[in-house]
Amino acid sequence: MPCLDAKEDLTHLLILRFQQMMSDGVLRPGTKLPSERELAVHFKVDRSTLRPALKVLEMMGVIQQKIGDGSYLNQDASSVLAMPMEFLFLLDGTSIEELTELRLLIEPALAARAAERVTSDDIALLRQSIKELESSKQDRVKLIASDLLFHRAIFEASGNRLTGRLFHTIHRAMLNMMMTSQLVDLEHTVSFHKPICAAIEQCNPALASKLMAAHLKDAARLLDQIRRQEKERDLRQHFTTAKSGLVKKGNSARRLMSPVLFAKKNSIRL
Amino acid sequence: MPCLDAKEDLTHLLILRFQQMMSDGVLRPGTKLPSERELAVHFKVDRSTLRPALKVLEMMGVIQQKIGDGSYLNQDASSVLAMPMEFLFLLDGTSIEELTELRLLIEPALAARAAERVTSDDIALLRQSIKELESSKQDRVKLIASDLLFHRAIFEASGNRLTGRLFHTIHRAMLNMMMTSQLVDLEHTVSFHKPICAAIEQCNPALASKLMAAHLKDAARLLDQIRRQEKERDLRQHFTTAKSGLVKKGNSARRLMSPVLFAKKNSIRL
DNA sequence: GTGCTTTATTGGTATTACCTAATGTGCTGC
DNA sequence: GCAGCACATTAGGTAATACCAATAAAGCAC
Repeated sequence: MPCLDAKEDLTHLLILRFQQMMSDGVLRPGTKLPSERELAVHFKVDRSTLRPALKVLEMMGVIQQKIGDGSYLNQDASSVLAMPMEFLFLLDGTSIEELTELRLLIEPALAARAAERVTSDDIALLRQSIKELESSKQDRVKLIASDLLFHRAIFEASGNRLTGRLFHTIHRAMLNMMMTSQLVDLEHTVSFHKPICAAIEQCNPALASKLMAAHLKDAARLLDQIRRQEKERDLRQHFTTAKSGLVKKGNSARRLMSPVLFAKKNSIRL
Repeated sequence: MPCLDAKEDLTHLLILRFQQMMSDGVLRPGTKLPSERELAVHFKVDRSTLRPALKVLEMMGVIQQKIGDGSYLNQDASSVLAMPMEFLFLLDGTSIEELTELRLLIEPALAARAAERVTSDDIALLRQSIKELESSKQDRVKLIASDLLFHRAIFEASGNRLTGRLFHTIHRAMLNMMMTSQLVDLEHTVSFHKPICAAIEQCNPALASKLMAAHLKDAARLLDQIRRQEKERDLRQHFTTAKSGLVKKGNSARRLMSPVLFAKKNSIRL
């Protein structure tokens, strides 16, 4: 059985068996899984060995575990890429430039497609997202959610689920990253979304594409601007507080971490 | 601390703390983590609680665990999306059409960029991939690896790591899916790769883009053809073997699964 | 100094026990 | 007969412990 991967710890094997069962149609979206205790017996492993495998599936958004109830295979893959994408950004140190470049490469094209295939349902969703955006004064969380909704509506209108998943995830991770910035400006965002929506409603692909490109470029410009300001502020702080030159992020996203943990020979140190 | 997600089981919290540590620069790519026993003490949880969290990170390609040695934070995110993407395909039932559509939307553009930015290193990689492709007679695994190498070379030449990661993963998952088909034809693949490589070397973006699009369309056509054949064959088998109408995949990818497991009231049944 | 052996360390697995939350059942009271 | 509450069952979540297997580092012999 040739395969590109090859590990051998039980966790991985169990996950492979799960995958196999899914592709064989034994497990279908929405089905309730047997209890951990039963599964452990079936797979001939201890429950404490099975649990990590199930936890991996849950954290990747493949299943959902409910205490006192059981585990269910998710209906769709809407959240499968969320966490991995965040780690991708962290590990690769993905820059806003890269993100923007990718989005510019594809979202205008998607907007154009949306303008070609759009249905009345899609239009309703688009309008709703704009309405929500307008009504979410100062509420950053709601504002960002509305922004996401707008772009997701376009993805759906474009008619390719896979592409939608991908870019929804990217968009979301991006917004999560800049959650702490003051960036997202209500009027500003609306002023871009409205014409795009209109172009799609009028089934004008060329215009939709062009406007979307402008929107993304503008967002990138704003992001870059904010970043410069933060950098500057950090620099000032660096000199005023006279602290040692420990690397610091611009915003106060630090939490949950007690500062001086870990002090070992060749392991991590701070 | 506003955040789009919100769970509260320890596993998730631990992963969040890990993420935080990474974004704070406490954990940097390549560092060796403290042992599970130490980490468990630091996080004030039992080792058996910490393990699933670490396992999630390993399965997502964030860390690498070595028995008798320790855990290391990976250098890059090259494998972070691999497993999630496979589950995405499984859960969403992603079709070859969707995949092809997405690739057609972006890979020609990437080939064009590659033609603009290509360096001598990139060209060397491209040529090597073609050489490997030619030398991998009948060895399907090597053949597929060469194919992957070719496209990855283009991604790298295009200069956007994020895009490269994304499409490498998609490409890989796609190949993994069709691993069992006889599809991949040596001469055929080479006949497409060579001119694309040439166009990139000559710094001809328009040509590179056009050829890449042709390559993808051709691959999609072949895939579709194969699929029809398999469907037909399955249909024949269905009638000759007189078995009950259990869902079956065309190829013999089934393994690891004993057929009649699980028979419970409202849980999965087969 | 080189090469082997030993040993401490690390992740992997199994066993057990107990907690909390959800479900379902049956009893009670109206 | 039906509504509503109490309880027992069952699910996943966590902890504690013991032991296995693989690795790497330390020590020893040559």
